[in-house]
Amino acid sequence: MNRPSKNRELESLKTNYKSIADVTCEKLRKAILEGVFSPGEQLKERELATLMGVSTTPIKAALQRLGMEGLVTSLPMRGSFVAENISAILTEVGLIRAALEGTAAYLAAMKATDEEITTLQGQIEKMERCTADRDIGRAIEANTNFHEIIHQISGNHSLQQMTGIVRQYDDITRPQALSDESQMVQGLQEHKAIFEAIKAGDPEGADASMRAHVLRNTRFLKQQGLGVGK
Amino acid sequence: MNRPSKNRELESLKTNYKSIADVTCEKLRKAILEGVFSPGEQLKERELATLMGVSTTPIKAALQRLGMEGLVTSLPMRGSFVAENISAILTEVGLIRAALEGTAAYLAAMKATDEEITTLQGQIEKMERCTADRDIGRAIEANTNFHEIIHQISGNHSLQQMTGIVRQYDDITRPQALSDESQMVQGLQEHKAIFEAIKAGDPEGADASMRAHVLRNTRFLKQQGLGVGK
DNA sequence: ATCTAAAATTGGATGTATCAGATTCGACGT
DNA sequence: ACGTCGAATCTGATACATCCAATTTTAGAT
Repeated sequence: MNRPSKNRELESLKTNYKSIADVTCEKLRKAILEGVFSPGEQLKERELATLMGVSTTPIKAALQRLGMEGLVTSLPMRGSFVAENISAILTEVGLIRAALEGTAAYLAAMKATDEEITTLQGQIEKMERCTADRDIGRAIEANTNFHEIIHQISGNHSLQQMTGIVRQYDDITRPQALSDESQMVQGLQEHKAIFEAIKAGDPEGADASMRAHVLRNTRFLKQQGLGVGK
Repeated sequence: MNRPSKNRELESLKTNYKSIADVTCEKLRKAILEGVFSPGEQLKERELATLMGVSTTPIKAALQRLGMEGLVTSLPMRGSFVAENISAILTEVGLIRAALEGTAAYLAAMKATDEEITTLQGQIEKMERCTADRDIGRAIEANTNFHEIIHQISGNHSLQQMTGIVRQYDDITRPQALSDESQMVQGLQEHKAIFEAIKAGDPEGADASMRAHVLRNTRFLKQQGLGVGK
């Protein structure tokens, strides 16, 4: 295979391929967050494999990923265990996302070009229309795009990978986050503040606005009681 | 196997077991950072397996971890590729560490008990002695312990996991970071500032001090030219 | 009843064969 | 010479058997 010369070219080569390990990981994460497995419960590879109708190979890959997210604790030769406090995990993940997304906004404010700012402005306008139309589906998509573009502007590949780890939680919780109209409106205001800071070339402002946005969202979700026994 | 009731108990159960996958991952990371594999070069599982004398199973696990770190980009069915710009990766990882360690310091400042503060003070005193004695080996160990204790105080398990991902880079670069005596002294001053902020119960101060510390270190290492072709 | 050592069990780790997706190459028709 | 299509090849993904580490259970001695 010829060697792609840029990470961005690699990105463009990405297919929509979703492996059994990917699907398994998503199902396990969802099951843990929904309380199918209790806090502290042991997760045995062979048992999970039988339960999910796959071999232990994708189970191992899935547990490794969930381990990096903090949702599972694995000990060599001893087994994997569900985190003790799922609600706390969601709050922890919110803090991590705030830190990582804040860093992305900081970098974006430092290096955004006029063209990139125009693209971001387009997303803001899309979100304004979605909010006015109360179109939650499109709002979710525009919301995701807004955050994604900031990461692209930041140009920090490792940051994007790391944020991708915790983004799963965002994708799971975002529909609920936007189901409350006042939260939706507030989210839009916060996105505008982030955008203005990036446009103004204000890294500290962009960082602070993004963190405040993610943290407000995290508090709202905690208050809504997302997680075990939902 | 009886189910451990707390994550901390799980931590205490940890053995020193190091799997073939663990060793393989460390060797691969080191080889990439030292320029054995060129930026953009394709990493083929079967080839690496033969080269390293193992099966593809631990190679897969290693590539998955390196992928989460941003050091490798993997495409399903297409292969894995070394990141294009290793020097940039180290800088990126520094930014991520600053954000994550800053968050840990923030949380530690919010919740540290008198006993925990005393433990941290003990580490500061150890570092003072190491610096005075110019004992780099013990300084490295005390440095690692200082950061580790802050994470334990923060009580954020996911944050600890995520920081653990990027900590590999810190463990690789720290000897060089502390080889310069003025950097060692400066590092101690910065640790003192972090400690004072945690002791004072000043979350913002602890966050800012920690970030400044990690970022100063990142800039120094970049200036030293760590990475490809070293 | 208690202690110790060996055996059995549990559960993760690895090797290897095979499957599956994507790309490259060669044959054939125009 | 060029385009198309199928075969071959490349490379990751998965299934499954086996290995290995750690824990639990059992048997025997005291």
